[in-house]
Formats: sequence, structure tokens, C-alpha cells
Amino acid sequence: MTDDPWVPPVVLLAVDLVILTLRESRLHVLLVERGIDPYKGSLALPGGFLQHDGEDITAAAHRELSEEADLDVEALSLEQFGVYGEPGRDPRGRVVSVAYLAIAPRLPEPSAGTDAADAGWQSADSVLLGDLELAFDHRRIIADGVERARVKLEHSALATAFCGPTFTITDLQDVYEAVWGISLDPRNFYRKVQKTEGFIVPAGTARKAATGRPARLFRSGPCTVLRPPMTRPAEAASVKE
Amino acid sequence: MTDDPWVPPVVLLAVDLVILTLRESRLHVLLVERGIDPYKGSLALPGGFLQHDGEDITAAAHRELSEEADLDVEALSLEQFGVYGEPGRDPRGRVVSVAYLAIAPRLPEPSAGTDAADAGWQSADSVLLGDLELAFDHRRIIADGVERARVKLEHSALATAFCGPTFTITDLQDVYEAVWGISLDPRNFYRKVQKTEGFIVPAGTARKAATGRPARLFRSGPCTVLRPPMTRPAEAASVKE
DNA sequence: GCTAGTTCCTGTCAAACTGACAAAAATCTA
DNA sequence: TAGATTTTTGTCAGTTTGACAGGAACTAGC
Repeated sequence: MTDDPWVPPVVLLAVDLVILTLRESRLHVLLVERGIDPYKGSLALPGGFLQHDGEDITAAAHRELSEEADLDVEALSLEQFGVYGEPGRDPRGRVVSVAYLAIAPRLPEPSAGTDAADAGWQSADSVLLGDLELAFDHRRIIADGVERARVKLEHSALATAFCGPTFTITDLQDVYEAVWGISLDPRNFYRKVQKTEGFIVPAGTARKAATGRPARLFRSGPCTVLRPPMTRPAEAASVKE
Repeated sequence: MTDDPWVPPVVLLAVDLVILTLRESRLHVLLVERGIDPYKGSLALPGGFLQHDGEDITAAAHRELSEEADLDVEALSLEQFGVYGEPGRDPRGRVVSVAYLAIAPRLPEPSAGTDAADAGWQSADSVLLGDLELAFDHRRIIADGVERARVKLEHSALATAFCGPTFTITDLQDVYEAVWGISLDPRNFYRKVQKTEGFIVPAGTARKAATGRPARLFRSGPCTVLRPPMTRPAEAASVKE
């Protein structure tokens, strides 16, 4: 018998990334095809284990972001939003996963069929409604991540992260409509974002659109916290929960 | 040479609990005195490692809550709010800690000087301002937990969790004032909470107070999401961030 | 060039909400 | 019975919201 009475159990630590973007005015999430068991061939969130014993968790998230998603890391917001560690969620052992939320502007179409697994942006609806089978508990993680994004849109300037460096007010409205899954009155939306101080600032030239009156361009303003917040219509807020 | 190229590093998983309550109209946090190294003798959050390999993280949080804090577990809300896993935060090795926020109603004074370490409720201000030395990165964790509570007070009915089963509107206002660290107009507060549907409901008898007009009693209503939200005055919101 | 179609932007108006404050109601104390 | 204290009900002006009308700026088709 040893002198040492009890040692705490150890776990494997992973990070999973919920990366959201807008494509054709609909919310999409980045998924990759798993190359190894378990769930080989299934779609899953980008992510993976800590690389070495001394790697910081946030650093691991950034590393996976560039490794698996090949995205411009610097430009992306990256926020921890949950931990998933239920015993049995991974057949390999006790795996605890830290989930991060990232928002990406619309990027140029990835060349279809590159060497990377041909998975890519998938409609968030198809994932959340269960049309698509996902590895592990990743559907649950995506649901939580999307809900977090919905809430953040109300109180923060996160919506601008979905847009490029400059954007029109209609672009911004598309973000709100896609993430919240509702439609908003353009006139009232225009007034609201304009008078929310520090949300967006004019960006010089006003040009765009193949048809209709050209829209003014804006860029993200200095404030990250919206005062007053954007209010989500009653039905929309009660869909979840 | 083995066939196995690489194995992911393992970590020790812990939970830490930020348990908040109100005492004498001020926000307090529950701290315990560490009985073992490292930081033996220092104040720290209640918490600890997973007990065995198959223990669920949330279950561990509940276990620690009853073990270390001796609180009526059932009545408490318990919400995960962050993960702290910076390498080097614990000299024993790579420890990753999942932080939970719990809100407790004002409890009967614990008999001073029981067998449990005489630590107990400490003023949140004294912790956050650095008057009190804490083990590990626990001050940081408390700061994040308090900030989470501040935000949740705006949009959820969390404030009622600080109160007993029945309470007066003034009791509720005390919660907001203590957590937000500001003072509010009683007339406007009264009107606001009354017309926020489902927040609080009348609870029969109306009695209380040694002096002044007796206040009506209420109990927590059915809604957990406040529509419209309680709005925190501008200065208060901008203190943080 | 003119008209129709489209999109963006500026107004308007009533209803609801907010912040500041007055004053009445219900109790205890002196 | 006269404060003192605390809760509750109002009031009032300024702001915000939601719903909707209509003008402005541009493209496409004739």
C-alpha cells in the first residue's frame, strides 16, 4: 500500500469551434469531415485536443481556427461560451471540450474540392433541425453557440463582425434577420442603428448595388456595447427557451 | 519505437463555485480557508477536483456545493460561466477549472467558529478591490462571476434568487442596488417591476418592517426572461469594460 | 429621353416607456 | 396627536417604439 490515498482523475481537453457566417442571407456554420475514428466520415466542428501540456486553451482555439478553418485569425472575434464534458460523449475516454464562438465575414467561396475535406459551410437550419447528422454532441454545441450569437446581437456590436470592413445598413439588417430568423422593418432599423451611438460610423463613399438607389457605406464604430440595445421582437425571443 | 505517434496531454479537471448572497444590503461571496497546500491557509472559492472518472461536471459542482458550502442545493440556481485553464495557474500541474455561479438567499448566520474553517461570507468589494488575498486566480474568477450576475440581473429574474420565498419590492431593489453598486429611484423601480409581466406575483398577506408603511409581499413569477429588460443606468454599465 | 421598377432614405404620428419628482397612505414612536 | 419613516399611487415632459407614407437616387427597357 502506498502513502498516497487518492489521485484525482485526469481528462483529455479539447476545443471545439462554432464558426458562423452569412451566405446568401442565411446563417451557416463551418463543419469539417472527420478523417479518423470515432465518427470517421461524419461532419463535425473544427477542433481538437491540446497540442502539448503547456498550451493555453485560447491559444489552442486560435491554432485550430487557422489549422482547420484556414481563416484570417486576426480579424475574428473568438469567445468561449461553454464546456461540454458529459461522461460518455466521446468513446475514446473522458474528453472535456471547451467551446468557442467565432464570427466570420462572408469570405470568397472556397475552391470546391480542394485537398481539405470537401465539407465546409452548412446551413445552420439544416443542422439545428436535424437534417444533418453530426459527430459527438456537436449539434447541441452549435445550438448553444447560435443562441449565444442571438443574444449577443442584442447587446453588442457583434453583427458588424459578420460584415466586411465596410457595409450598408441593409447588409447589417440582413445579419439580424438571418441570425434571429425574423424580418424587420427597414425604416425603423435604419433609424435605430443610426442613433445608437458608436455602433456604426459613416465610411466615406456611398456606392453599391446593381439596381436601386445606392446605399451609404459604414464601418464598425468604437462601441462594443449597444446602448440602448437592439430589441428582438417578442415572438422571436420566445422561440428559444 | 512504438506505432503510436502522439497522445494528447491530460489535465486535471476541477470546479470552482462563486456563490453570491446579500448581507446587510451588500454583495458577499462565499470563501473557504484552504486546508492543504498549495495556498494552505489562504482564502479560496469552494471547489475541487472531479471525484472519479465518470463524474459529470455539473454533478461535481452540486456535490461541492453541498460538501463545502453546506447549502440547500435544490433551491439554488447554478450556472456555468467560464473555464480557467491557463498553464501555471496551479503549481500541482495542469489544472483546468470550470467556474459556476450560484445565488443564495440570505441565510441564517452560520454559528461563528464552528469546526469548518471560520471563513465564510466575504464582502465582494473587499475581494474585488484587492483588500483580500486569494488563492490561485480566484479573484479573477470572482470578478467574472460578479460581472455575469450584473448582466443577468438586467435580462433575467435572477434577482429573486437572492431573496427568500417571499419578498417585498424594496427587498428586490436592494438586490439590484447591491449588485449593480448604484442607487435607484424607488418609485420608478416599483412601477417597472410591477408592469414587467411574469417577473413577480403578489403573495397574499402584506406585512413587514419595524417602521413605516407595511410592504406587500411577492413571490417569484413564472417568467425567467424579462421583457422588457431592466435597464442599468449608463454610468453603472460603463464602470466595467 | 421617358417610364417603370427597385432600393434607400426621410418623415410623421400615436402609443408606450423613462426619469424626475409630488404627494397620499399606513405604520411606529415620542 | 404630531412627527418620522417607508410604501404606494400619481403626474408630467421628453424619448423611444412600431407602423406606415412618400420622396430620392439609381438601373433597365422602350
